[in-house]
Amino acid sequence: MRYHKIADETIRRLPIYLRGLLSLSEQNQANISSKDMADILGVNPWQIRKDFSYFGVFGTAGVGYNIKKLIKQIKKILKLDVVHKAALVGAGNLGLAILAYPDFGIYGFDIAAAFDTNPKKIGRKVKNITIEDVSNLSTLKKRKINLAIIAVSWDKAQQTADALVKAGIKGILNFSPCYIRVPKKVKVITIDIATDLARLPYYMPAS
Amino acid sequence: MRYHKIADETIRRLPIYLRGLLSLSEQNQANISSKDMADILGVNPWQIRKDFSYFGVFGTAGVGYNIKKLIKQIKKILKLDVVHKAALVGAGNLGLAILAYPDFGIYGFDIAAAFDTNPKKIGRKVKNITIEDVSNLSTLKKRKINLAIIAVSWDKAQQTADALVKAGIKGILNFSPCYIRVPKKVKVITIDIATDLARLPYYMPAS
DNA sequence: TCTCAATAGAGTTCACATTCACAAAGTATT
DNA sequence: AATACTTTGTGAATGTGAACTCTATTGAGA
Ligand SMILES: NC(=O)c1ccc[n+]([C@@H]2O[C@H](COP(=O)([O-])OP(=O)(O)OC[C@H]3O[C@@H](n4cnc5c(N)ncnc54)[C@H](O)[C@@H]3O)[C@@H](O)[C@H]2O)c1
Ligand SMILES: NC(=O)c1ccc[n+]([C@@H]2O[C@H](COP(=O)([O-])OP(=O)(O)OC[C@H]3O[C@@H](n4cnc5c(N)ncnc54)[C@H](O)[C@@H]3O)[C@@H](O)[C@H]2O)c1
Repeated sequence: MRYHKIADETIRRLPIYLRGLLSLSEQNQANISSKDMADILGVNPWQIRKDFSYFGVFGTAGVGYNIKKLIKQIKKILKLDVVHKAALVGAGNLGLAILAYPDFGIYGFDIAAAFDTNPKKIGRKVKNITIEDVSNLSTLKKRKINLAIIAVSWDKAQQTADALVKAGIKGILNFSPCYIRVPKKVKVITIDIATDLARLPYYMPAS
Repeated sequence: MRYHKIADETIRRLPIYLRGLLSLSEQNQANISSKDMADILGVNPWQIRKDFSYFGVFGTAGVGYNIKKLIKQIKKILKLDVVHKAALVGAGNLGLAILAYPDFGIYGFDIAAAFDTNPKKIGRKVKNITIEDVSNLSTLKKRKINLAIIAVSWDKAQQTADALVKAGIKGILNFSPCYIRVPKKVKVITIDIATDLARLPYYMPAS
């Protein structure tokens, strides 16, 4: 039996739909059909309709979906209708790139703190964020930060996760190429860039 | 009907298995059981056995799998048994982080060229790679580079992909939050960091 | 040599996801 | 008002993958 009523694969697609809808909304478009949306995002129209039907969005036959209404619904389902403060751990090459990225805000994220162990990094200020020593991780709960991004060297990933869990973090985006052990109530999503790259040659025609 | 005989989900897991096996191999371990491997990588033992059975790897009952043999087989299936030269397009925050990453080599990748449009970046040297002007993309075919990483600003992603296809690129790892249109024979894998982050709150218990 | 524990590999079942087709419901046109 | 057209929403069919079971095989130790 599934705990969440909406299929995981649908949840995976919702942020993609949301991204497209936000862009259309900026262009002051009011409605869109599943077909047009499919063209823009590179998915099937019936997949879009099926996904929406799971959570009872009602479009209008002959017209399509109201973009603003749809954005609101998807944000609500994904719990993106409130701002989420996030912490970055590991201000190395990848970590600093993430810290510099301005567009997490469209989904309602605010990277509000950054941590490292390297004394050369600690105290540096990036985009109004002062990099702190990892010993400060324990202050996260007080600061109402319950989401973290791990970008430390792989051999420190597990211990970082342990510290984050202790600090009350509920969700982790992990960039290290490691399986991270956490209590069941904590959700980890891992992005392993190298393994994704490693899938590519399999699908490439022989040169 | 599927074109490739091995399931996509299996292919997705193979690089993860490979990563674990390479690490064990360095520690001079000879054999490993599906159970122990499952513990290390955080997957099910029967999933591992089923995946291996698809391509006829034969382990030894009572002993497990021979690590060196298994590495060789997985590399062959993923076509990682030869070195793949890759090009990076977009030497910004993310691009430079990728260029600096030393561990793509374990899968047999060699980032052999980098491109940008910004005159301030062009000519800069990073890890023996001199950043070139994008007009040089046309030289990729001659240089036997058939794999590229897109890390340009999102609004330039499609035109970059078009240029890459024209230059004979067969596989693209795309970091821009965009659907990229390419001919069928070209494979695109997109890593959209923000949409992955956006899935996290849905799975987090209410704080 | 026999027995037992460990473990692979194949088969089965179940759960989930995608695709398709079409009726129902709306809009636009005449 | 009637007709033609567009687009949604969903039930059914199909496809895919995960979970689990069972049996055969192997290695090691009595
Ligand atoms: N850069 C890439 O393209 C890339 C690709 C694939 C995977 N990764 C993974 O992402 C992670 C980060 O990569 P990177 O390239 O930024 O590495 P990096 O070495 O540039 O940065 C790591 C940073 O983490 C800090 N750090 C180390 N231990 C720490 C600890 N215990 N607590 C807090 N900070 C700590 C270091 O001081 C450093 O600043 C690594 O796990 C790497 O394997 C990176
Ligand atoms: N940095 C992140 O954490 C992050 C997160 C999610 C998505 N992304 C995506 O990754 C991509 C790169 O992000 P970034 O943070 O490195 O951006 P960035 O602005 O730091 O870098 C973009 C680089 O691309 C170069 N460029 C622009 N147009 C080009 C062209 N036509 N050809 C070649 N080079 C060109 C620019 O000169 C710049 O150096 C973007 O599409 C972004 O949306 C980044």
